[in-house]
Amino acid sequence: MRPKLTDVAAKAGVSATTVSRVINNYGYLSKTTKEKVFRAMKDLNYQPNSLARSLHGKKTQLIGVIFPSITNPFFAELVEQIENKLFNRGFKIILCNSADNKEKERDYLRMLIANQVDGIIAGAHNLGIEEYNKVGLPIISFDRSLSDKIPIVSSDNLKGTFLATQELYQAGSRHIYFLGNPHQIGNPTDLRLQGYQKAINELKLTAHIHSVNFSESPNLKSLSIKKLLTQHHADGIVCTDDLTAILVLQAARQLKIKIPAELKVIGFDGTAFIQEYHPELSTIVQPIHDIAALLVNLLLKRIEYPEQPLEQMQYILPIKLLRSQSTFNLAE
Amino acid sequence: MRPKLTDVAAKAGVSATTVSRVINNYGYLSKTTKEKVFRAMKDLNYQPNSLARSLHGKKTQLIGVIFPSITNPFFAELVEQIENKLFNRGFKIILCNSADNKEKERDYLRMLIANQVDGIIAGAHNLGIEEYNKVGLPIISFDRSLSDKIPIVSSDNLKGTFLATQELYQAGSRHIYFLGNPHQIGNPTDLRLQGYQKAINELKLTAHIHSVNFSESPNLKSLSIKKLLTQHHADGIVCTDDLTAILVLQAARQLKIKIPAELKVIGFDGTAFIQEYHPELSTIVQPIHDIAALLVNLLLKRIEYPEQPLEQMQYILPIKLLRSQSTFNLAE
DNA sequence: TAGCATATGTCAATCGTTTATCACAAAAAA
DNA sequence: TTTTTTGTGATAAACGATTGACATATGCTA
Repeated sequence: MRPKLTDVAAKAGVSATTVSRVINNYGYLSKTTKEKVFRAMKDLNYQPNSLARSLHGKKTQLIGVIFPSITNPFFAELVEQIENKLFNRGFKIILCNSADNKEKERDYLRMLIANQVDGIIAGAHNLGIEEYNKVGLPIISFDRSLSDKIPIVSSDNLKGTFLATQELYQAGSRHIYFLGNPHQIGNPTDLRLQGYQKAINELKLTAHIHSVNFSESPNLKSLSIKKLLTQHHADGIVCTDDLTAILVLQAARQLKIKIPAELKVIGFDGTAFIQEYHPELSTIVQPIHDIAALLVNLLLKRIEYPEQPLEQMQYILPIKLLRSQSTFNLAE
Repeated sequence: MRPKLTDVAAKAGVSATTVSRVINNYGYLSKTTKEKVFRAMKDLNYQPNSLARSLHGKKTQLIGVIFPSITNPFFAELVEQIENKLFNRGFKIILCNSADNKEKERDYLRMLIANQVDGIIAGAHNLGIEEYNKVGLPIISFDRSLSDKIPIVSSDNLKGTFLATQELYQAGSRHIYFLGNPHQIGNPTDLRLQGYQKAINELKLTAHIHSVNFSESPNLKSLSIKKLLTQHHADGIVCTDDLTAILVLQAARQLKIKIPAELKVIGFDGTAFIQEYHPELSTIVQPIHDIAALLVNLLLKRIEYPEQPLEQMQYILPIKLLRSQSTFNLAE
């Protein structure tokens, strides 16, 4: 059996109260008793039972982190950053992959409440507003509007695709397509589409919107992309995310379409992974570190000072254009 | 304040004991009271406080999952599978990224114990055996030997690189290099190196081992790879992992080295990600689903029947060769 | 009608820790 | 010397749920 507080007390030859005082560092304590207690704790390899502590009202130091999947490099990097920053502040995360599954998300929400997590960072939303309002815990959302009471952090999606579209134009494209998943209100994809449309309007071009279902297998996506490349005469493609852009580059290579001469492609996300393993891709870089830092800071502020309202309900972080060979030919 | 058991009891007009009986489903219960209680629970949006339950001796249904990073697609997919399978069995995971950091891993281990997790799945090891032995919890390890008391699940690393090397040979390579990180005992990389050496010996070739430090930035890795490609006359490269292989393909493209005609490359891991976004790469596929299933099954068995010893301490799962254009030219 | 299964309630102990209160010393400051 | 500060202990009540012991009441059956 794991040692408990009273075992430490016995070993150190002091009272349980004193041990607790040492652990929580309050009241008057002499150096010698402190040392005795620490020694006993170390000798017994004692860890205070955090269940018991939390039950008494202390925080659990647990944060629920809900994202659709960590298989997508963007989410993987974001979650990793969040984990890191929370760890440095003494928190652990319960990872919840919602897998775009309503039931699973609901179950996880229930479990998180049952486990008395101190707060939630959510980057998925399949549930209705009411369910999130009922939670009664500090929540910060990434890129999704869950309810009007939950602050949202996101990148400047609108400006992102706006810049992306402009970039293609400046590089010479005139038949610029938008490649994303089907329309979905409240989803960031929506803003990305709007950014594209805004740029297209300003440039006085015509919009071409091509939908690929995100949940489809990459094979099917590739098929759809090849159809686009062969049946339409696009010379520029704005993709909602880098992975889709990679598929476009792949398809172009197979179809012997020259990049960027005949077709310019730009992605969205700009993860470290893409920058390292696909440096040829131009993309809109989301500030993953800043996003993670802001999510964590806001959440912890909410946890520490629940009364104090946040200054804003929406935080839009700046994006950056990363120009590379898929839109810009070094040789030219 | 969150409603508690007594609130439910009051609302349902029954005693606290009865509510507990309903929740834990024991003793005699009439249909009507059950319904009354369920209704009250739903009305109040009640969730039993799992801290209190666990404190009483129930399991926490929490599993610690320790991996170096989820930024690597292989770990991301493995963790996602583990999460999935555990979720289906009613468990949640605390995600611990050790970041190859001794202190962090130690801290996490402490925290996991303090949080009374029911068990641990570990795919990282920076700590000494004693520290893992002291944990006193069911642990299953992926691909690392933590202590002689902790069962290990891994792929057949030896056979993997053995097959990989043979594949290159059969495809025509005679100057086959091994590209991996520096020697590290107990690490799976070690077995992968051995598999290569075994094949090289059997084929009566000479071994060429090229080390790239894993922790190095991809840029530096690329530099080192380009040096290898220009200063040595390799016509085949066995890489310890797919990401390294991708860098090799990238470097080859830049150096105008024709793949597979002049250089054949094979990777290791074979994640869904690589298969989808780099289908040109030949690789050794680890059975991620099976690994996850086995890790979870073994762990849960340990948790449910702590007395019953496991039949084996080491489980080696079969790998598969996935042949693609980086070793095999369709046109030929 | 005794005996039993069914259905519910009361009461209290327990899990491991926190924390407030009271008590008592010894040491330091007035 | 008196007062205050410092250091420690004993005791008990929480935190929220579980569970065993025991009481009680109904209906059913042998």
